[in-house]
Amino acid sequence: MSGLTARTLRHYDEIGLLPPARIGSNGHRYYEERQLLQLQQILVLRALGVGLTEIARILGDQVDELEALRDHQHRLLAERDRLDTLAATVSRTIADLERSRKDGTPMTSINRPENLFEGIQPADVEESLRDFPEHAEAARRATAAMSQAEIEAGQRERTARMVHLAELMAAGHPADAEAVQSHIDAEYQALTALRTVSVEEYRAIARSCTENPQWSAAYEAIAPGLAAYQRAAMEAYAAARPA
Amino acid sequence: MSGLTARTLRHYDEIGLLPPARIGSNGHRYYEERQLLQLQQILVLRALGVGLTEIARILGDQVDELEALRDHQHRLLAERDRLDTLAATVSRTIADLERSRKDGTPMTSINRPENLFEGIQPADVEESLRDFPEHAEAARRATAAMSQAEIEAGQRERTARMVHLAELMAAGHPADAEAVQSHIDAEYQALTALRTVSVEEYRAIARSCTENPQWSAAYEAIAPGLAAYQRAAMEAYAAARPA
DNA sequence: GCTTGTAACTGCCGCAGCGGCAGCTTCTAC
DNA sequence: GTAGAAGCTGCCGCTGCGGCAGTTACAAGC
Repeated sequence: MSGLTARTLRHYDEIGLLPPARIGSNGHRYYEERQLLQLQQILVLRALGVGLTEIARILGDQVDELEALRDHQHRLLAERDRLDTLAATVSRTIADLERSRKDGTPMTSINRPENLFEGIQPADVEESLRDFPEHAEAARRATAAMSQAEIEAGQRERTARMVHLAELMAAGHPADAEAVQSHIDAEYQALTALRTVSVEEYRAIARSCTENPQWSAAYEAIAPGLAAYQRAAMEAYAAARPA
Repeated sequence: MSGLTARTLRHYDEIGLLPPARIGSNGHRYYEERQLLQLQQILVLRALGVGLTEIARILGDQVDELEALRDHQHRLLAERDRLDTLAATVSRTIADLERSRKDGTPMTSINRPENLFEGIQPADVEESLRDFPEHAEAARRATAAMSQAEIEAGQRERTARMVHLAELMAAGHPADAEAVQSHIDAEYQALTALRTVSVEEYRAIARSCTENPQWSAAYEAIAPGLAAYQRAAMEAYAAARPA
């Protein structure tokens, strides 16, 4: 009658959502009017996308249906918004791919992850910084004082800066262009805020951009050639600043 | 480095999405730069919501990434729209519940399933019509000539008519009100189009609305009291028509 | 060389909501 | 009496891993 398969009804019995009125000595499940009515309620809630466990809560424990529905709607809207922004991101990615394909600039596409370093823990960073022990120490002390949220914010900021540099590169600016150099200067200021850096050290860091596979991979994940671009920009910066 | 757990990497190996560069004699998985780069691609696609099997197809079989992304976007938008209409439906349901709660008309809520009879096959209908053998036969012959789509359209129409009657009831019209009687008249015309019906038979059908548990359940699923309302309306119709 | 702590491994259960199958029993109809 | 339909139990499958148990391997300190 309800259009549900027997398998589904058995499932609803298994999870206790809709036990039959009685079970014959032959094991057959017999349903009566009361179950039909409850099933209709179940179907309505299910059609609204409410989960079966939630439906069981509402029908069983007499949880307030209205409140449950409002909760459910919030989840629906949140999920819809998530898909919406996701679709927008996909749309931009498609546009980027199309443009780069048409321009013949085959691979200037820029990936825009929210947080490239998501999940990379300070310990991993130290690992990557082993070529620069003093900086590793300074970085460790700095992160130790930060909350998890602050750390993540910093990671997102670094990712965003890398994306910004990729945009400058995609726009065709040479590594020693004014816009690029001011970007690098901001990075340099942030770096020296942690600890003073000699020119020699700075050049070594620049080389690491392409030579340290982990750093390089991170840059290349944003845009192909970005690691070399960052290195060139840093070297240009170092050359222009005898200090 | 990537922030993925070891468990996840093992999973990706299991499903063949990202096999390690080599597996040592000790069973350990070793990854190299190439895998890191591929992993970055995987993460980007995953962040876009592409499924793992789809990602494997794109990276493995060199399926056109652009086309795959467009497909994926269609799915995203379709899902978003589905959630959107779902949220709107939930919103209406919430409003209905709130109104009926405020008015003190405690349970005049009307369920509006798209097709209450979805999945009910003609055989089931015959079952319900066993009290009226000639009509069962007539109904069988009529449905035998119809396509599946026509049958479903008819079911949706009947559901819609029941919802309409529920609205008349909720609006407070007595069973013998003009609007209700003209609704019943339309039903009567549709019924007699199949086969002539005596007044006796018609009264018997009216009684079935509340006495046949299956019919009753269907009415009650739309709105409480609807079965009795339909019966009363039909009896009033029969009384007003001595023919 | 031995121990200890850490980390890697395999393999299984769990999640939502059933679909689908195998293999068995029961009902219904001729 | 018998055939066919329909009911039953129980297990695997899907997605994308998380979590646990039990085992082995490696790095570091004594």
